[in-house]
Amino acid sequence: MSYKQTIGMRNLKSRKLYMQVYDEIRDYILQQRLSPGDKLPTEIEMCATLGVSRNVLREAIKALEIAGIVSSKPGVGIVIQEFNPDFLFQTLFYNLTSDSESFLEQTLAVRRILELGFLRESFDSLKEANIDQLESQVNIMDKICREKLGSANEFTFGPDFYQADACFHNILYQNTNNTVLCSIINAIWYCDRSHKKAIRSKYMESTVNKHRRIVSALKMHDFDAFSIAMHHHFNVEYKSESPE
Amino acid sequence: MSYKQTIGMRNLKSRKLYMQVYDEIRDYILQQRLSPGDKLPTEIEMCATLGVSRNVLREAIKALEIAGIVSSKPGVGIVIQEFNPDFLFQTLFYNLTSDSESFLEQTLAVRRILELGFLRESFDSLKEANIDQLESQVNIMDKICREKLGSANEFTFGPDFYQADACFHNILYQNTNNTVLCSIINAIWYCDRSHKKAIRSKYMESTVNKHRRIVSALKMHDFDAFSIAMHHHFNVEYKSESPE
DNA sequence: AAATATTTGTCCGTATGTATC
DNA sequence: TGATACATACGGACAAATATT
Repeated sequence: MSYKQTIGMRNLKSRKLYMQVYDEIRDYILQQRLSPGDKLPTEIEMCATLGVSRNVLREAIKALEIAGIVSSKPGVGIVIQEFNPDFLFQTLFYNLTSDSESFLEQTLAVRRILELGFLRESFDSLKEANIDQLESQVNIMDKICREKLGSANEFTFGPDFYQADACFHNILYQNTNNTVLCSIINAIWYCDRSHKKAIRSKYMESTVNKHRRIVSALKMHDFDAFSIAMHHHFNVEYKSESPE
Repeated sequence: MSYKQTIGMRNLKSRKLYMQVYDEIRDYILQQRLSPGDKLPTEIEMCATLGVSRNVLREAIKALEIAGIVSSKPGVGIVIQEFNPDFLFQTLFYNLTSDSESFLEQTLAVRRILELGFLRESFDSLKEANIDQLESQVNIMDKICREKLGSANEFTFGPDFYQADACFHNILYQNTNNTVLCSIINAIWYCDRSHKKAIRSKYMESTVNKHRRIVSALKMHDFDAFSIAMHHHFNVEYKSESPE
């Protein structure tokens, strides 16, 4: 059968080829009852069985990979992944994102309730190694802060600073074994990132102090101090002009 | 610069090229404030600006397309789509078919913290009309419950019942003007619903009572009673065997 | 420890279907 | 009708990462 003819046949079906392939592979995973860790056939094999080119197959595979359903590595193959709600919430929030001020307030309010609501779970799950990781993130923030203060600009851009901040809160909750919670918190960080590109350096300094206080409380294994430090962190961030 | 060198440079970043492109295009849509109907540059143009091959770009575009963010047509171009959560829930269901109880527990824990955390905002934002709507949802639940009790089966299927339940909680928070909160709660409801297809009728009865108690508190404009009723709602739901 | 095989990652080129003017 | 612009699909080649012997 010639190239032209096969093209013609496929066009009878309205759904595009790579989408059909996407569906077929997903159904294949269900039918074969593949579990996380199991492998798909190689790209070449699937091309042969499905009768499509490698490019089309890869478009489908990459969509599956970005959706978090599979993961592909050179020399290994394509491996089924454990369910991870990251993609779900990231895409959900992506569609909610607006540039209004209120959106930032909304996300912050949700973050505040979630993080404060899971304080106990966080506290109980943290290990010494995690507390050290938290401290090193604070040190990173501190270093950036000092450098920027030296340059003496009122406004300063801090993607690195925010990354450390995000990492800090990520560590706080990663051991709670609630992937839904972690995904939501991460997704919020992700969509805030595009907005908060510039902050005043004086807020940076106060932010560092707030996080250092959290670490101190954790080092003492004092839940009440931890709770107070976390509330302080969020409440002051709320009313951004209130004095120390 | 040779092919080999560029490859080498790119490998310094761990994230794969097509994923970077996926991220960049998504960020581009946000940054340019593109709305549904607007068009992306052509594939060729984007390849040039991003400095990647057509295959890599297409893998990213196809992932965006399957995710429902864009739609591409020959002779036209790549068009931004209105948000349609179908794909998200489809992948969600796909994952839940095989997944365990733990995910359900996680979602419930998050819902509990969020709803209880925004109690005050809910209470303050509710109007008389909303309270009437809440009551009518409870009446729907009640009616379904009575019908099922008459048929005297221990197990009964209740998609309608759950829809009323979801609607109830939706109404509670819709006036808080926090779309992020509402979206999360709705998304989580979808997760729950796919699992809990069958419930025992005695739980249905107790669920109706819990919701009626919430409405009663709201009718009296008594925040403390509302708070107690809501806590009761979630706590009993937690330990599903505890007596009334 | 080193060579080899396997598999994915990336690039290029070409032909075809489709919508618009 | 024809021309143009665009996405769709195919094939081949080599690089890079991993596993295996």
